[in-house]
Amino acid sequence: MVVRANERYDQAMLDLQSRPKCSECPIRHRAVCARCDDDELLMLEQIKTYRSFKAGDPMLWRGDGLTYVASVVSGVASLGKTMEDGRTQMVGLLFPSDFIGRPGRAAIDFDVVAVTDVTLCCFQRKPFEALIETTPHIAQRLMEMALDELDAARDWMLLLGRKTAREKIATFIEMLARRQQLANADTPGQELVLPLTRYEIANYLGLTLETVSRQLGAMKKEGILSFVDRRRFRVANVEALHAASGDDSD
Amino acid sequence: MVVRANERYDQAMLDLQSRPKCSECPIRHRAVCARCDDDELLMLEQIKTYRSFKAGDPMLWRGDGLTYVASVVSGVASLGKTMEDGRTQMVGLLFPSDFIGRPGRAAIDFDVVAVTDVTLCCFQRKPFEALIETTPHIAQRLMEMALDELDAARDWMLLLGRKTAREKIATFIEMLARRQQLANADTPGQELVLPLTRYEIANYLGLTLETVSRQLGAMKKEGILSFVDRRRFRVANVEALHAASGDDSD
DNA sequence: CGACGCGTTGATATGGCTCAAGAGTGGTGG
DNA sequence: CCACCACTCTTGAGCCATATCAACGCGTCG
Repeated sequence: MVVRANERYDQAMLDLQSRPKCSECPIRHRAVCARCDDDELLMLEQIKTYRSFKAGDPMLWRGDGLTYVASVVSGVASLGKTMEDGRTQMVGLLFPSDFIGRPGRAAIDFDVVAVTDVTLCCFQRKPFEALIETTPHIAQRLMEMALDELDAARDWMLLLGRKTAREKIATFIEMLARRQQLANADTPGQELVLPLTRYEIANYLGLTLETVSRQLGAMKKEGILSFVDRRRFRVANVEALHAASGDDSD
Repeated sequence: MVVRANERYDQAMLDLQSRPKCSECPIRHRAVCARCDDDELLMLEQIKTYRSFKAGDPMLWRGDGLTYVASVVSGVASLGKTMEDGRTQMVGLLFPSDFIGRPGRAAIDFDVVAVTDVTLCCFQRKPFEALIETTPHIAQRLMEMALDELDAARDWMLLLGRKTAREKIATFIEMLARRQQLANADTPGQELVLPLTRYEIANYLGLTLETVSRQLGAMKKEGILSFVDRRRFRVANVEALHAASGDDSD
């Protein structure tokens, strides 16, 4: 059952490694490089390589040595923890511009899996860490991103510990809408996509897939969400969705 | 019901602000200053002030301006989130050496409350941030501590989302034992203290106080824990406790 | 066409919550 | 020193939201 990450990893290594210009990168102003000036960007450009993964591919396995750190350029990846008896909990979702890997840490304590097809902008860890030393813009941005993740993790703790199934779903949809509208910064009220299966959503929310299915069904029936197909939908009633999330009204 | 933090804050301001030597500080080698050399320590010593809070005192309120950042010198503090209808979830526990406040962030998104009597080593935020710029040892340590917190938050997400009441309690006791033995680094198998009430434990674990009480009672009956009084206890069977935690055996 | 992955829906079980009563414990004031 | 009160904790009984178990539908792909 346990497929070692390395098989896929090696395969990915063989991909043609094109190297687009950083200045034209879609995540240029949100990723770890956000604050870099042109000179610094050039330094990064020299040590970066692109790498892609198919939906479902394991990207990094718990305890694996981290030879690379990376930014998600496109696609969605999950951070997941598994217990001995097979219970699993997703502890993070990575969208474009999010960062994988930790300076000064050789390993991670969870699995990283490609949820959709994913493209990464990878930096070899050693040169990247060296670059941090001399580039405060990157160190600052890394710190900021770590703190953002910490805030997000704590919001999720509230969700996991205290919210009802319905509130969890509503909060999840709102989060999703926020992240997807960030990517294509215009057109509000647009069509959204669930990048995760019912099982994965359940996994993220501390529920079962049946409960997720029922709650989504209920919100559809109530006219809060309208589904185009199983994955694509629109938020038909933004206020009702927010009211159902249990979050502050402000 | 909502007591503004500032009342207590002002009161604390009036406390005599003794300023012990950093070199003799009990958290010298674990706190944000862990990597500082003697010169750097001296810099910190000049901008630090001590401040104490009584058990139950609010220390910082969600959204409050952060004029100070601080290390916990003694005592235990909690980070808590509250929903509109009053449901609450603790999202972190601060033990001696833990850090409060974020460089580059003017506010926090949760409440900080003294669980026991607490002494803080406070640094005014502006001078502290200036010091970070010139002192990589502090910046590095801050990053490391933020990443440790992130790891802890993710472990807690697994606990909140997937563990049973019994596993939650067992995991909590193990965490507590680890942190308390760190503080007095010798004598294993010693007497431990629950710094939190049943209600607060429940709050941390995403349970109700009744469930906490029942589970602790069960573990007592099974001979895993032996209680001296309601707060003080000993782990009578370390293996059984760990087996009950649901964590990996390694 | 069959099989498989994914999702829906229904029936039933159950862990932990809710509500309620009462027992320790510690502090306070007469 | 005792009586009383407030607070914390324990214990019991019943209930409910969500899990679990099970059957089936619908697309897609070989």
